[in-house]
Parts: sequence; C-alpha cells; structure tokens
Amino acid sequence: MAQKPSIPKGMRDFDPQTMVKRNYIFDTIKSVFKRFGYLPIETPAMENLTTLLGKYGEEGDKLLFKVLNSGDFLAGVDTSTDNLFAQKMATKISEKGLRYDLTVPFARFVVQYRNDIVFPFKRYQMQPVWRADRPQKGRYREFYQCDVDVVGSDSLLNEAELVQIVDDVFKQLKINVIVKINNRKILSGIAEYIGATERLTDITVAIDKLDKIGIEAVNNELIEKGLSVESIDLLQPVLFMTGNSREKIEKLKLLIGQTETGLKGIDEITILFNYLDFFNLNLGFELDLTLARGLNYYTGAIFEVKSKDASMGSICGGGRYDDLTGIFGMPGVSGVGISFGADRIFDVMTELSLFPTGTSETTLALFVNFGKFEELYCLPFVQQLRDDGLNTEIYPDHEKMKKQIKYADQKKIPYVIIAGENEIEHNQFTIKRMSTGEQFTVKNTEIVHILKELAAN
RNA sequence: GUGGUUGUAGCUCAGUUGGUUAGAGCAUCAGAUUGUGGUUCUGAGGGUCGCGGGUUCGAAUCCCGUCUUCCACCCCA
Repeated sequence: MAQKPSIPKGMRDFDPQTMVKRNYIFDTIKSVFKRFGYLPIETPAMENLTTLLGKYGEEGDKLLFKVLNSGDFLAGVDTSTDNLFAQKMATKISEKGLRYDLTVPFARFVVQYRNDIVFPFKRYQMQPVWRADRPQKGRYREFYQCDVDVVGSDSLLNEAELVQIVDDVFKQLKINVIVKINNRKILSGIAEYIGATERLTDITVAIDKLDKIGIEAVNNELIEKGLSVESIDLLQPVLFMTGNSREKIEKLKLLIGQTETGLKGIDEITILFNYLDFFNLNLGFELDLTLARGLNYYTGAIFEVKSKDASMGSICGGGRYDDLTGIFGMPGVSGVGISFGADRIFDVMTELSLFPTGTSETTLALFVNFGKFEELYCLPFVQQLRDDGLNTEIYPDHEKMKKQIKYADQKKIPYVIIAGENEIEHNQFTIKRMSTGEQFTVKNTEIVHILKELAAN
C-alpha cells in the first residue's frame, strides 16, 4: 500500500463511464455557445505570475498555484533569514502560475492580439483551472470552467444574451435553475448613499452573507469593520427590502436614485429586465441585492445561477468588467461574460439523476475473433462498417468465445458478429443481438446495410 | 489559512478490554461448458491494516506526527 500510486489532493481521475457523462455536458454547452456565434480559443495552463497576481484580491493570490522556476531556482536569491518570508520569496523563485480562471487569461489574450481581433469579440473557452483551496463538496483544486465572453461592446443586449445562453444550456440539461442578478453600480450607489463609499468591499461581503447568517450578524460584522451607526441605520431599508424584482427596483430608486452610479445601475438593470421579460425564457430570474461576488473586477451586472432542486452552491457565475484589459494596458474596452462550472453541473446532474441512459459513444458491433484465418475474413467488413460511420471493433485476441461475448456484454455492445468455419464457407455472418440473445445469419455483402438499419432503431 | 472528520483486499465494510496465521460480500481470474454473455456451482489470486515514529513481551486496535478523504468557516465554479 505504501507504494500505491496516487494523485495530488483535490484532483481527480475520470473513468470512461464518467467521461461519457462529462462529455455530454461539455458537448451540450459547446453547441449552445456556437449557436450564439461564439468562437473558441485556448490559452496555456500557466500564465506569468505578473498576469495573475493582484487580479483576484488578497484571497485569490493565496489560492494561486505557483510553479517553481526551472533549474536552480535558488540561484542568485538572497536566502538570508530576514528574507525568508513566503510571500517575499514566492515571486523570486517562481515566475509562473497555474491559471485561476479563464477571464483574466482572456483579458491578457485580448490585449496581446488586439490588432488581430475583430470587435465585438465573442469567444468561448472550456479548460481546466486550478485553485489551492481546501477541497470539499463541489469544490475541487482542478476543475473545468466553460466561459463565454463578449469584449468591445457596452450593449446590455450582451448581458441579456448571456442569460439566454444560460437558459438554453440548462433547458437542454434539464436542470431547473434560477438566475440571480445584481449590479455592482447599485451596490456602489448603496455604499455612497449610506456615506461609506470606500467601504464597498466590506459592505458587499457582509450583505452577501445575509441569507446565511441573518441580519443581526451582518450588522455586527459591519460594526466590527468600523462602519458608523448612521451608515448601518441607512442600510437597513436596503437589507429589509421586500417585493418582486420590479418593486425592489422602484424602492431602490427612491433610496439611491440621487447618487450618480446608483441611478446608472438602476437604469442598467431595468433595461436588462426589459429584455429578459421580452424573451421567452424557461428559467427564473430575479434581482438579488445580496449577490455581491468576490471578484474584484466586476463593474456592472453580476450573475449567479443556482439549481432549484440540488444542494449545491452556484453552478454558473459572471458579470460585466469595464476595465480588465486596462490592467494590461488597453483601457476603455468593456467586457461581459459568464462561466459554467462543469464539475458542479456534473454533481448536480448526478444528485438529480439527470443523465440520459442511452449514449451514442459505445461500440455498435463487436466481431468475435476465432483465429488468424477467420480474422482475415472479418477485417474487410470491419473496415467497411467503420467507413460507413458505425462504431465497430474486432476482438484482438483468439480467446474463448465466452470471454469475448462477456466482453461485449460488459461494454454494453448491442451486436456481436460471429464468423466461424460455417459462416465463412457460405459467405455469411451470424449476428447476435445481445439484449435478447437471438441470432440470425445474413449474407456478408449485406452486413453493413443490416447493421445500419439495426443501429437506426 | 482555521476547526472537525476519515483511512483495513480493486469496491463496500466486519475485526471483542491490545493477544497466535486480519475476515465477509461484491468484483477479478480459472474450471464445470475447446462456437455463445448477463443465472448457478467449484476453486484460486489479492493486505507491511494510509505512511513514519513511539508505548508494550505483543499494536489494525493506545499515543504523537504526517498525508489523504469528507464537512464547516473563509472564499468560490
């Protein structure tokens, strides 16, 4: 057991059965992305640490996987004791890191290839990301994000389109979801209204917990953070706000309508809701003022998608970022995007048993191998079937038929093709239907045609 | 990063107050059946009890450390 191989904490292997299901999710998401006119890109697993650091807040920096420099990573580094602080050392012995999400690498990509890109640029990207978080339910250290983003367009139609994409994807995957929508400008407006503009982060983080810890605890936390009693008093009507999304928007207008950013946020969200009401959507959507999202770079709309039926955090999230490319020296380009968490979607679908049973990824027919001579008789037909798009295999070894049929059974291959002395003599094949056990003999020239018909049913 | 939890065969788990050679079911492989699977019967292989150290005449069992698992916090997909 000591020598038993293993993989790093929080990372996983996937067996074929799991991969078939995972691919079902990826294929579904990808097909929707394509249908809305998005194009694929990929970026490397590693980015320069300078690209990554400082983009996800203090917490994010801690969760970055840093990669040790190649060769003698201590060469030329001052290792005297007063320099031996992890943070100080990190940037000296490591200049690369595994990507933490797909949005920041994408922003880097846009800046780097700005002259080759046609704006508005609509791209999708489905790749793994890595976070050095403690693993727990729905949280892995390596997981796939499926991102769609539009950069170079301020239009709120983009936000609306992202919700349509979410609707489309989860309609196909048969997951009942609700989209929670908020706007960073509204949150800013609230902060300004209560006279604590510069405390926006503290306020949003505290508000975010409202559902979880209750209003009293939120207020206590705000006091601890040093917010004045007057500010907290002013905040109460916001926290206690009731009614549907439209009613909340009206109430908000009275409270924060005087602040410039607040009003802008209200306008934006009103326009977005107008679009969404106009669409014929399956999913539910609502204004959720407690939705803050930790990522530092969001400036406008914020989205979060949750399954209505599963006990899982958000399975999808995103928002509008006005200046992400500015960090890389290309100001004035606004982007908006959303990210599907494939692994969490997988967990939700597993919990709710939503995976379809029949998949087209298995083999349709297996040729039994009776030996070298019989093999040669079969091989041309194996190739013909494959040329005609039918998933076909021939058992590679001359084993007992029992074993070969058992192989087909376990792999859930529906048809087994048998050709021994008798069949070969008469230019025939015996087809065995595994589900019923029945067998019938056909002319070898008809095997492709017949299997095609069987496959269609 | 903080707190808790878990680890015995490929999988799911037994294993008495520390006491000989650590068990079961399922799975695997072989045979019953040298051209027929999912049922049955027979047999076989498979474990330094996560790893390292300690206590003890003796440790899967007790203690410490470490890794891993799962959970909560933090944060998030």
